[in-house]
Amino acid sequence: MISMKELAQHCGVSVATVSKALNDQSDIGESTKIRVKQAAETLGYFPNAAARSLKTNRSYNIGVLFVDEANSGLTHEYFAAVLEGFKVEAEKQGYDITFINGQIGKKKVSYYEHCKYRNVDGVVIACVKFDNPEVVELLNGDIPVVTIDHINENCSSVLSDNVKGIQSLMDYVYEKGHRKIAYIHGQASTTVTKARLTSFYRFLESRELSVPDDYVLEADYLDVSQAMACTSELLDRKDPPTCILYPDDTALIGGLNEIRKRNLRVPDDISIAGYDGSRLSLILNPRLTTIRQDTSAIGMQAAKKLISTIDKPKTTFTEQIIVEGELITGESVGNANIS
Amino acid sequence: MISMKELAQHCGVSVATVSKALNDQSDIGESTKIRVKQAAETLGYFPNAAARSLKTNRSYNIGVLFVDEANSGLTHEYFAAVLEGFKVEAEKQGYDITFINGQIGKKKVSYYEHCKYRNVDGVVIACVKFDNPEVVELLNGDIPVVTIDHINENCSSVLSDNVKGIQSLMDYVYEKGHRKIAYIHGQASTTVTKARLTSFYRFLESRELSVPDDYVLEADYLDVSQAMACTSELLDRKDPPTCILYPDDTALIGGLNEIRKRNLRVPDDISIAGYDGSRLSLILNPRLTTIRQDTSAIGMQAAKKLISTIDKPKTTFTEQIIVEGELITGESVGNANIS
DNA sequence: TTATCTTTCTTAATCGTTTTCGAAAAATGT
DNA sequence: ACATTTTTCGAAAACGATTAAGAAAGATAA
Repeated sequence: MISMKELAQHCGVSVATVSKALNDQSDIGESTKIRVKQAAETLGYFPNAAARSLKTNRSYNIGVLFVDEANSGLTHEYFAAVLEGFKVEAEKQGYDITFINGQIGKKKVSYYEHCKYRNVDGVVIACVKFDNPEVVELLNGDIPVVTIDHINENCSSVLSDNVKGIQSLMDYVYEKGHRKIAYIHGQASTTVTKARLTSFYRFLESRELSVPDDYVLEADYLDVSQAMACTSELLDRKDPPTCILYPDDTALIGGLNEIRKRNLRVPDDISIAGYDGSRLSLILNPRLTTIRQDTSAIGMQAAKKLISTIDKPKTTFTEQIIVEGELITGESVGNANIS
Repeated sequence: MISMKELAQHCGVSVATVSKALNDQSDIGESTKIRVKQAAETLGYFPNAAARSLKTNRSYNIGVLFVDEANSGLTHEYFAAVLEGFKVEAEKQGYDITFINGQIGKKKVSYYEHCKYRNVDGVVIACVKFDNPEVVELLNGDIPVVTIDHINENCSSVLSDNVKGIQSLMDYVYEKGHRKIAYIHGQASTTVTKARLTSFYRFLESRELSVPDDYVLEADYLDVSQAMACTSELLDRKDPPTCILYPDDTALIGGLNEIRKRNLRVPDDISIAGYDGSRLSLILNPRLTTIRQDTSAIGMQAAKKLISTIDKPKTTFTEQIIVEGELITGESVGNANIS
């Protein structure tokens, strides 16, 4: 509420002196420094973000962009968890977080323009359709960017280790004796799905295993009914799989429902595994076999990387940071019957 | 990127004229107005939020404060959903959203100070411990505030209709023949719990029903293991209830697990109902009986109210806006056996 | 003593807007 | 033709900070 001017008057010095004293510049005497600082403390002075941002072109504000096809926004459990991790770390380092959108007032603008308008120091982009031209504009712009779960040449990214995730899941399932493993995967266009599929096939190859082509199906992430349909399709085969992997824990529920509808038991009659390690998977009984993605670490790493490229854009190099997940063995994958 | 100055030069008018033209002030000729506006369009001009905020004390930025005891933040499904609704409406009206926290740079400040620092036009407060002195400071400050699920004298609030929610749930359960109804409720200190408990007892009274004191237990919201323990306690009674109400859908899962551990079936042997209408409740089989809280409407109403008190603080009166939920009948409540 | 260097502080410009007030030009009235 | 009103625009101050450049005072060196 009190400005530098008033603070300066109170201390009997100029505004410039106050500014420099508070910012610990070298050309201010030690005694006046503490005098000013104490006065600031007692008078409850704190700076005005707008004025500071205007003058310095630094807002200590980070933009968050999230646009998925389903427009789920913050109700997207994975994204919300990553964002929470991001938020915690960013705030610890003195940055605030603002959502980026496509408007200034009532006027439609691009994401990039919105960022410029708010003068954010950097942007974290997650889960969007990365081929969106507005997102591309932002990626190629002059604002520091970190992407999540998507690789881009011009900026750093933080990726959940989907390769290792699928691998350890397959390892586990294989160890349990399963050979007829079906994989219902999410949208093939995403970086995430590509990594998982590659890992899936690589594993099969390494064990000199092969599954019928029609064991690999596509169902949108988080879509219960599609997962249900795919499951139905798989169970109707002459030679059904003994284990089904799902795009995520939510989709798995769709499968589970279809399985129960047929009076089959999990894991006795068929084994299933999810992905994400969502809250759901942790509380349900039987515990789901899944890969817990370390969302808070992903968010934290993204914040650290973004802030370091903001702070020292020269010395910070772009890189891909891989964050490992963790196999939750659960109880939804049983021993395969030798059939 | 291009400033008003450059735009002014390009149009051959003064900066003042440009500003007034873009803001549609009355003392600018119609012809120059369109000339300026067109130039702004073609040159890709857009304003600088910091400068505008500095000059006008209006940031078109709204602060969001959320602090719960568990520090769940955005991973709190209910809050995240409400916030999403809030965000959508606020952005539609040209406002951006920034999270409020307790720091400016590396220095600890109060929430109120942080709001002043960022010059937010208003704040929405949700799910926090409202007796927190810093929250009280914010509530009593000069910044427009809307609270969610908590009544405060000085500001408007948006409340999920917990009274009607419990009532329709009880109605339904009662209709199904249940008389021995236990209620595991959340923290008794919260506005939400108080409303629900009141409604619960009022219902019993209206039907001249009474339940043993020990049918009413407390377990923290979202806490699976506490719910499990309470359920166990209830089932161990000589005269166990035929139906148990839980604080929320997640807690219900705890109960469900305990029930299944005892080889009891839902709803044949015992009926259960949750609260929230979380995603979980919608996809699980059997479908949970629950009250779906209209999170997006709650968020939307909060945004509308907050923005209208920002826009016209004089004419807008403080009020409590009640948002009704919806009974999801599901399949987890069955007909009570006449015993 | 005088010149030079340090230390410490101030003056003033600046960031990009908005807004008050005054001035010029155009329109109107007589 | 002159006075008056209306319309349209510009000059300049202001918002609250940062920072380059310069000035004053004290310290150091010759």
